[in-house]
Amino acid sequence: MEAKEILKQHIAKIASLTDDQLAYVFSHFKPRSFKKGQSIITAGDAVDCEYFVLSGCLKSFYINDDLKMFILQFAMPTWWTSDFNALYNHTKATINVDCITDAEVLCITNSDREKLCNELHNVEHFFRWRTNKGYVAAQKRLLSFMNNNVKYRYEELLKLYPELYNIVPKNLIAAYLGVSRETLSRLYHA
Amino acid sequence: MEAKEILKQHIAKIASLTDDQLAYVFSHFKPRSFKKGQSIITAGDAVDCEYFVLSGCLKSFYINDDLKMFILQFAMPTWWTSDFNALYNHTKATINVDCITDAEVLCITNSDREKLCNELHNVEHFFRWRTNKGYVAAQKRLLSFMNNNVKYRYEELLKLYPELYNIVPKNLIAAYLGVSRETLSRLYHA
DNA sequence: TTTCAAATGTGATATAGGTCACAAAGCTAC
DNA sequence: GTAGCTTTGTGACCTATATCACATTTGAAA
Repeated sequence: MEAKEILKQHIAKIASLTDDQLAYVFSHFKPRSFKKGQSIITAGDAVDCEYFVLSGCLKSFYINDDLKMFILQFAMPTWWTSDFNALYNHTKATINVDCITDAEVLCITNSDREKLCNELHNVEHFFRWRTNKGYVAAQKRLLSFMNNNVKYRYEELLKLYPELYNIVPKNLIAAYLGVSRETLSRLYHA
Repeated sequence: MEAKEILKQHIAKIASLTDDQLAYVFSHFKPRSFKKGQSIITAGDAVDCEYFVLSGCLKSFYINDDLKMFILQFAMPTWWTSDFNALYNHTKATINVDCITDAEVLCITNSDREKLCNELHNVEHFFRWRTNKGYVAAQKRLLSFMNNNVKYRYEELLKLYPELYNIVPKNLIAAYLGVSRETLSRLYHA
């Protein structure tokens, strides 16, 4: 499917835009392709875009002082990702985003998003909905973190996103669950 | 300060409303007073409102099968709280909200919020901003959970919200940090 | 002022998960 | 096909935190 069509169907679930409006909105997005392993956002850099995934799989992650990686989010097709904190607050990135597989995305700058939200009430409605969904998901994950053990969280993740099992290596799954790869491996093997 | 004035100043930071618009928006909120210990939302009930805190301190929390409590959020003046998952998705509450101190709040129903967002672009802008802030905060907390030990998280919490130290008992702080009250106590004592 | 419940401190013990070290598979690129 | 990464498995040991039990302190209500 074409990029414009994917974005259209994604937005149409929430906000109804005319074809003209959609064309206008779409004109603010810039398509980009990345290879597996390529970096999209690097901690320390300025962040001016967010990314809508058309194909492939990205990860957003934090690297701590001991160089340990924590994965905030896997981004599959029709998901949005960025360092939202840096993007909204105009600070340097503390989060990295890179490609687990080859990927195609649509980028939109923070200021273009704000412009569109301001010009088109519908678009603001869409973005409010999108962030709501993210907020509720983040709260759920936080609760699961406090309440459930690793095995439960692993199975919960795979039930929710079975496609990750084939695409994402286990060390990255472990970094998402917040445990060592050894512990994850031992859940089913040792 | 008067309820209307508190809400006005809170919204005005983000979206400019005329006095007429503000009066209209305010007319959809219903003031309520609660006593310390009173329950506002109980797991299992239907949820139709969200709450803007005028005074006092609330907590939103989850109780698991072993009756262990996990606190999602403390809500201080000018904070918003509810079971947002249940509210947006029209499902029964899984989260409880109750009063740590006597409290005054403004309630707005989900449908009135959606109506106002639809009628006034500005109001939709405000609520998008609010949820953005919550989303970014939730992601930060998640990261801190994965990356930092209890002591660090405790000090981070008190640095961010020093007023909690005097208002909120340590067993509730522990339930927010996701550790046992004994562990929290031992951080500085045993 | 007394009384009772809530909040806090602390010892002993158990356990989930971390860390380090090394080995074995699996992929990828030439 | 083979050299060299990346990913995965696993043993041995360590540590943070949980859990249970009980004592002490604090604070609010009568």
